[in-house]
Formats: sequence, C-alpha cells, structure tokens
Amino acid sequence: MTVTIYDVAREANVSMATVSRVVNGNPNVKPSTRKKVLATIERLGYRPNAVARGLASKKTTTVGAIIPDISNIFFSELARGIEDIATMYKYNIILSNSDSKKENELQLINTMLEKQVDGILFMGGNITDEHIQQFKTSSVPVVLAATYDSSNEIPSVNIDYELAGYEATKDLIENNNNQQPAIVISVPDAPVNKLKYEGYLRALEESNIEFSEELVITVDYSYDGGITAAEKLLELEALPSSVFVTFDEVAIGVIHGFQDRGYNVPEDIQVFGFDNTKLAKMVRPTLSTVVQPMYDIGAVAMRLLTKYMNKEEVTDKNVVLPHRLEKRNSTTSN
Amino acid sequence: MTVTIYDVAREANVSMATVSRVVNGNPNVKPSTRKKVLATIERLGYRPNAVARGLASKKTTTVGAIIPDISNIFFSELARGIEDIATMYKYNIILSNSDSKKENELQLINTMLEKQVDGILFMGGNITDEHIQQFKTSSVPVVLAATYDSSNEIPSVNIDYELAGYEATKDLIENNNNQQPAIVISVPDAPVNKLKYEGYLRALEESNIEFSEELVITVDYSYDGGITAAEKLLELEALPSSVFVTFDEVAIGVIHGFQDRGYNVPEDIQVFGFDNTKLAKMVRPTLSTVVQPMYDIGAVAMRLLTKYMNKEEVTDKNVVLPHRLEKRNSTTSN
DNA sequence: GTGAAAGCGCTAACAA
DNA sequence: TTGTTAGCGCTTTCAC
Repeated sequence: MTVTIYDVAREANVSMATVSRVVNGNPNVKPSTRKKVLATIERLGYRPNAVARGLASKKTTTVGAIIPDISNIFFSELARGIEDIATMYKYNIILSNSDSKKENELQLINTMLEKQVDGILFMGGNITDEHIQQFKTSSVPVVLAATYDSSNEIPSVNIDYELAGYEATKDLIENNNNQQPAIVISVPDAPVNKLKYEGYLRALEESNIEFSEELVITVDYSYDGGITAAEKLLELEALPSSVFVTFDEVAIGVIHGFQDRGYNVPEDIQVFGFDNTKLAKMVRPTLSTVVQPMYDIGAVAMRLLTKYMNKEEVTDKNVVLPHRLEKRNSTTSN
Repeated sequence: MTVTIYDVAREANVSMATVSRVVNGNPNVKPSTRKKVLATIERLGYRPNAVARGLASKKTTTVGAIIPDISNIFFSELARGIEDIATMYKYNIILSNSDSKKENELQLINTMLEKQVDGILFMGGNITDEHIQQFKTSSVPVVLAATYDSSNEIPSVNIDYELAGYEATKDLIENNNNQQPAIVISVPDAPVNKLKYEGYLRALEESNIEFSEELVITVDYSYDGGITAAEKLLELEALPSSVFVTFDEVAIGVIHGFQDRGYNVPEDIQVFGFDNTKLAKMVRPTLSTVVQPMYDIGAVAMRLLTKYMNKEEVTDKNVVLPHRLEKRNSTTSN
C-alpha cells in the first residue's frame, strides 16, 4: 500500500539506513548513491512517516498552542505570530481553545503531552499553582505568551501591563485637568488586567486625585460589554471627562454606546483603549490605545520556545516587549 | 524515565495487552483487574504515548486544517467552528496558514500527510487541477470549507454565493429606483468571489439595467482597500446610490472612506456587505450584509470530515448551508 | 560510506 | 478474561 523506507531501500539496492541518511540530509552518503536514492524516492512517491520518525527519534517537530479563543481578534493575531515563526523553524502547531477555563487548560496540556509535542505555548487568564505544577513537571518546555505568572517561574513573553495602564491613565489625567478618568475592566480576575488596574491606581495617586470607586466599571469582555459600560457611565451623576477601557473591542462598544445616545467622543468623553487590535483604526473616531504587539508576542514566544527545545542558552527567560501609546481621535479634539 | 505501558503491566502484574485494554476502554476486562490497573496507572503517572499508538493503530486522531490566514476574522471564526466539533469528536487540529498561495497549500498538504493526519480540512482561494489531483490521491479524506471547487469532486461546505450576490444586489436595486449598484470586489480570481459577481450581474440583467463597467471596482481585501474603493467611487462623474461590497471588512472601509470625506451612509450612498463578521455590528451605521455562517461552515465541514474518517455513509457530499440578508442601517435611512 | 539490527511504545490478532 | 507475539516505519548505534 503505502511505500515505506524499506521499499525505497530495496528498489535502490541500498539499506534502509542509507535511505534514512539521505532523507535526513546526513552528509555521510556518497553523492552517487544519494542521487540514486533520491531518484527512487521520487519514482515511488515515497513520503516519510512522521509518526514513525517521531517514535524512533522522540521528536515530533510539533508544538502545542493552548489559546483562550482563536476567534478573538487579539488571540488570532497572536496565533499568527506563533505560526509564522513555527513554520520558519519547521514546527507544526496543534492549536486548541480553552475558553480560559482551568479545567480545559489542564486537560489540554495533558493531551498535548500525550501527543508528544516538543514544547507548549500557553495563553490563558489565571495561572494557578496547579498550572505551575503541571508546567514544571512537564517533560517539554513551556512558554507563556501574553499571560502573566506572578511567580516568574515559567518563561514568558509579555509587555509591562502595569506601566501601560499607568501611562494611558496619566495621559488621560493630563489632558483632562486632573480629573479622574473612569476605567472599564473586563475579566478582572486575570492578572494582566489587575496589573492594568494597578497602573491606573498608581497614576491617580501620583496626581493626588481622590479616588472614586464608582468610576470603576466592570463588564463583559465584549463589544456589548462596552455598550453596557457606556450606559452605566451615563447613569452617574456627572459624566467623567474620560475613560480608560482595558480592551479595544470593549472600547469600541463604549464609543458606540455613547454615540448611540447622542454623546460625542471625544468632546463629551475621551476614550482610551488597550491592545491596538486592527479594530482601533476601524472606528470613528479612531481609537487611541495602548499598542500591545500581539503578533510579536506570539513570534517572540515561539522563538523562545525553540531555544528551549534546542537546549540553547536563554539569557532572558521573562521577556518584556515594549509598548507605546498611540494617540488617535478618540482622545484628541481637533 | 518516562513510564510506559510496560512499566504499568509489570507493576500491576498483568500483561501489557490488559493495560492497553483498560486504557482503551475495552470491556473485556474483569472489573477487579481494571481497578488494579487504573490504580497503578494513577500511581505511576502513566500517560499513553499517542505517537506510538498512532504508529501501531494507523490513526492519529489529528486532522490538518489549512487556512489562508488565521488572523483574518472570517477565518478565525471558521476555525473556531472546526475546533469545537473536532474537540467533540476527540480530534486535535494541526493548523497552518497558507496565505492562499498555491505553493504553500500544496506543501502544507504534503506535510499534513507526512504527519499522518486522519483527514484534512482545506480552505483556500483557487482550487487548481493540481489541488484536485493531490486531494484525490490523498490517503485520507479531504473536505473543503468555504472554498469552491467547480468540479464538485471534493466534498465541501459552502453557501450559495451566486444566489447571495444576486439577492444582495437585487435588494439594492429595488431600494434605489432601479439604479445600478456599484460593486467592490476583492480577490477577484477566487471562484467564490466570481460567483458573487455573477449573482450581481444576474440581478442587473433581470432588472434590465444597462451595465456600466466603471461601477465595478477592484481593491485589496482589507479595510484600507475599502477606503480606496470609496475614493474611486467618488471620482466617478456621478456617485451611484448604492454599493455592494463583497467582504465586510472592506465594506467598513468603504463606509469610513465616504464618511471621512463628508458623505453620509446611507443617505448619499447605501452600502451592503458580505459575511456578517462581528465587525458588521461594530460600525456606525451598522452594516447591512449577507449572513454567511462561518462558524457553522467550519463546524459542518468538520462533522462531514468525521463521517468520511469513520467511513460512515455520506448522503450530501457538497453541503450548501443557508444564508440570508441582514438589513441594518447602512441601507436603511430612518 | 554503508549495512545489520535493536529498539521507540503501542495495537491487534491469535492463543489460551 | 488474559497473555503472547508480531509488527507499525523509522532512527540510531555499532560494525565493517
């Protein structure tokens, strides 16, 4: 049926070891026999069986990627970064969605390990001790992408969320006469979001702004969550002059929530987002936001993982990529 | 090092065959020995090696998904549909991006086959004879998702693109005093887009509208492409009263292109999109569009693939899912 | 530069 | 109900 290395060996009058050498680019093969082998491979349409190879070599050139939700624009960009670098290094990706549920995550890690992946790229919300435990006892390296582990035990690639939150808030404060910006938080339990909030608080503190709790709004991580947030903000006695929204998609909902009720952004209220997904340029007014380089995070995380898989030396185990503020029209009246 | 089925067998005083039976849920095991085996599996932390299993059983419970670009919101929704059904049937997905390049596509198919996937889900633009050839000689089933193969030889899941294009155009014609809507096309060589265009032409014909070629605009498949399209439209002697844009993302660019130049949608020009990605509700005015059920296409395609993989009988090899028009504010002055 | 042979960890007859 | 024994298709010593 399927043609094996053994068939090729027989047809080419060499041993299977030689065929294996040719297939794997081992230099210890006489050019003439290499040519002969290559010819019969071509003739028979031989295609190496990666599963058999994996069993014999204990390497599958496959890595597992556990991601909350690939249909989320943030993660799909991240995934693209991962994929591109993986391809560059000849790895394939087994991609699975966890919906950020611990149970799914732990289960998926196990499945990936069963499939003998050479490494795991993990994206998630909350890293629990159980996660850490599983990562540390894993037989293959694990790298976290856009996922914060406060213990810093697991290699990771992130931006400085606290600083980013601080800077965005600071910008809003400075442009609004030292008034407290509101903040719209989603998935408040996820450490990265806590960090954004901490940055927000630090900025308030530094500007000696008296903190009003009612300006902290928690809503779903969704466009509709943003609409809801706008409604909540409009129910307050006084509309704050600005709002920091911790996800672009939610921020766009906030903008439209205001606009649909006759308010103008940025005139009535300025809106600052977070992530710089491509959505940020696809609204009117365009969204000022914190640039988080999703693609790069994915790419760098994958690169880092290859280093671990190849047992290369790693100097920087917890990579912090630069971020910046991109000011657009949702904060700038012009 | 790693604990194998053999270790478990020894520790539990049974043969590896029995352990295998327990692991695979084979009922021919006495409950007491099953319990004993399970206990030692637990105790030793045994984790079955899927690669060895794959080699022995010739099944990997892994399917390959070849997708143009996972960071595209359309495909990422599709991918989610695929993934969810795959999980339901205990399959894992190897996901790869092709950027719709034939060379990559062919290469990826080959890689997937080397990895011994049990089936392939293919999404792409142009299906050439070479593709068909490779699919037909593939040792595992292949299903196309949102990808048109005019020969209908390969199993597929689609909507009726021609009809959808026809209906959208028809709607625009009827709401605009029989004037020819413009059409903005991206990736014109892809058969699905040709079909949309054919539907457009049929609608014109049916309404006895004299066809003006200058109302056919071709731009990149991107938001910026939409901006460009709006510019091109504004360069015409007379602005058409409506435009059918064959992708939502481009349509949103078109809307903003007009708005940024002081024109109003739908008052100055109506805009109709295609796909109903979640972007459609995230613009103002909200986008009227053809609802293409991406998630369902992915899910149904994966389900279809499982049928082929299990050698179940398939009654409907080329599935055509229903679509509909979702009228929103980009075509309805209110 | 090439070949022989022993696994890799498991499944699946076939026996018992 | 359980065990024995071939492989699955390849890599990788170790000889020659």
